[in-house]
Amino acid sequence: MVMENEERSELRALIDRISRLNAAEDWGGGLNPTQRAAIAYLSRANRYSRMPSQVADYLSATRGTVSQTLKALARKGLVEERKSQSDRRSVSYAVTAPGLEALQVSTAIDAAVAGLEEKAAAGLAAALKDLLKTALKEREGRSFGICKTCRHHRAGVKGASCALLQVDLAPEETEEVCYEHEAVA
Amino acid sequence: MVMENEERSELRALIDRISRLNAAEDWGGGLNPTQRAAIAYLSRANRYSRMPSQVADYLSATRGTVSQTLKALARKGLVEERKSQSDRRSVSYAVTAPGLEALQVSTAIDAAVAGLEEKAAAGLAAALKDLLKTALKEREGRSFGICKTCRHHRAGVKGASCALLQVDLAPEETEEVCYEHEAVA
DNA sequence: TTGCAATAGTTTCGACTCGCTACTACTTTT
DNA sequence: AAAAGTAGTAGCGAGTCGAAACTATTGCAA
Repeated sequence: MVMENEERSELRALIDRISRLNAAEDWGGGLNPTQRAAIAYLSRANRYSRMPSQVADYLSATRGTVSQTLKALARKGLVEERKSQSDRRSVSYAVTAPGLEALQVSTAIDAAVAGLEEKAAAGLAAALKDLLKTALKEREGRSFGICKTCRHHRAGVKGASCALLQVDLAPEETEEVCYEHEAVA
Repeated sequence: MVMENEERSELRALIDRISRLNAAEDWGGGLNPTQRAAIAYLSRANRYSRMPSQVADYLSATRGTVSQTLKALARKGLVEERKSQSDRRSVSYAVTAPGLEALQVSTAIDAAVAGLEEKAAAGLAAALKDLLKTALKEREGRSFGICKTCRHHRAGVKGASCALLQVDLAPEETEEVCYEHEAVA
């Protein structure tokens, strides 16, 4: 264990406070932070990554909790339930048009992010990504990266494909977030 | 409004996810994230900054919510209520020994922070501080800085004092967080 | 092929957060 | 001394949260 110092304890407090601020934002339309985070994830995830247990992994919550959250969102018409053909236990959720609409609300943090210098934003993103990666490793959580940056991604002349799921991918799909994502070795 | 780009939307997602992760940590002792954040704040705040409404400001929550949270913590014996002499409406909360104990629990994010390079930690802290400042300005929130970095702080031969509250300060008090903090012009 | 373990999702429970509104008890202003 | 402002609290309804129990389905192995 590395020695605690002033810099680090302040960093810890900053993370806490930004988390609080983020959670306290007014997301509009009666949405709460969890619901907003769930919709945001679904809107970025590819079609293999929109099941309740995957949302649960992403949000670091239990399946039970996420089940309720998604049902609440479905009641409000912001997401839509889709039963799987191949596995009859399995369900997927897709964001509806009103759901995407709700995602457009801009908060104080959005404004602050938008106000950053290009370079500062990139640096901060890199640092946070690194921090998140380490923390997730600690918890044995998944990284949920972008498809085309994954070690299972294959780019060919006839289009891209995934070597793990053994499926072809549309160009736009390679930009989406995937549950199975693994960084290149 | 600055044009949305890939870098920024990813940064936004990272902030969301780290917030989620932070909120999902196991804080031990039946503590939840809000309760832990409240104790953490109280343990860092000076004696003029431990009233419910100030905690509410810091946590970006309403007085009602914080009132309940502090009462829940008092029931568990982690904080202690102290009525003010001068203003009989006013109450302050102090962290107890068991409360400080509960603060020692280390989470995955703590571990990740501890694992950062000295320089990376400092850089990240600076970037987050800047982001937080901008976001708070947007919300008209307070910055809650360290006493001795405040424009009302006065250092003299007979010890430090606060020009705003018109009180003398013990050396250790100048290291604490203050509600009235304002950055030097 | 049956037989059971693993998996996907849901339900219920109790404790709690959260904003809101209404309220009490003080203090300050006029 | 009345009115306006401030500090804190109670109660409400919706929702989160983890834990545990439960259903339905799938997959594997004897």
